[in-house]
Amino acid sequence: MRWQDIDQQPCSLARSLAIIGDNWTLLVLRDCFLGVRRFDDFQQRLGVTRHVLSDRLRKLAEGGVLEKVAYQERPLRHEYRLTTMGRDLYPVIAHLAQWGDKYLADEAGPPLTRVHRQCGEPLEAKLQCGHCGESVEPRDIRLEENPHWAGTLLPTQAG
Amino acid sequence: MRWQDIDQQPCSLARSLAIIGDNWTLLVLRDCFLGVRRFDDFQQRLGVTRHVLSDRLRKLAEGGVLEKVAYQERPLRHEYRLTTMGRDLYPVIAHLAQWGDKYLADEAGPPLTRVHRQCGEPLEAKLQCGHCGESVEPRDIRLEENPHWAGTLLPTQAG
DNA sequence: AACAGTTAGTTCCAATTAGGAACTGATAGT
DNA sequence: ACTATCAGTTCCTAATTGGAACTAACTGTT
Repeated sequence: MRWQDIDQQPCSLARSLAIIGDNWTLLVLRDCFLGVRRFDDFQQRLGVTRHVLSDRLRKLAEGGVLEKVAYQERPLRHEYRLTTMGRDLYPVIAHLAQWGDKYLADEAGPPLTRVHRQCGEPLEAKLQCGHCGESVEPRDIRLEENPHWAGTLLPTQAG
Repeated sequence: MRWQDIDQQPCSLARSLAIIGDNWTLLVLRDCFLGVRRFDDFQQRLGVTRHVLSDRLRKLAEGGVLEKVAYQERPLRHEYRLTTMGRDLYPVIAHLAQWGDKYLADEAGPPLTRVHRQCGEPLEAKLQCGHCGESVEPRDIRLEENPHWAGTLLPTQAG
């Protein structure tokens, strides 16, 4: 199976990764959340080559994560803005950044701290169940298979 | 800049992605959370080529996300198990899967539902501040720069 | 003893993708 | 006329991927 066909899988994670799972793409989104919107700004901040950046921005726009908005005519130029769909990826980025803070920082400590405005403390990101409001660990989750794919998704002999 | 040098950046997200940001790696971890541990099981479930799988498992083990544990001698064979560091990635996977459920499912609906055992309802994953317990949106976060990299990380003219 | 089966890889080659640098096109400012 | 801005595109080489076959170290079966 080719990576570019991964969106054919009946798996929400695989389909998500078909849009945002390529190299560089999550770093593009990081910069989007920092307010970066223009091609050259992404390129200079990331150091990614221009045609890879061009490809990633196109995929993100086609996938609905970013929208291409004209910010001037003559010459026509566009910038890239997060859509609601894109902003919904914030928890993914926050948890990944926190995971790096925890396990991969050097002596000088994490480069950025995310402060929760409402409580004034550094964010300790947790996974919360929106229904009951409690924090959730992996063991707290039970998987239910959609009957349509019954028996094809979960491993048979493991748990 | 080459993608393989991305772990040199003073950015926790970039360093996280250096370990888990390659194509296929998050799908390997998805299967780890489903209880898959052996090379051939990963290979058959994912459809990834064997040498790419070999490379990804090696990087995950070197990065501390998985540990290679012998499950038999003669011939010596190993399986791959999530470490605590690896289990800490669960929120990332849960949010990515939920994002796919929300935006990328087809007519038959999401293939799997994650049920929160404690409350019995399908998980509505949210980003929670562990300090105050409230749900967090992107706008609730203020970034503070580590003085050690002052002025080099955040964009100058955006927000 | 010979043979197939299991399992975690490695090796080989063609095809795709990435990295680096230069180039294009439309326009504004000097 | 010349330089600068800015979002790309084009070109070439180098690295990575996809696919298939192969290896090594056994176990179990005829």
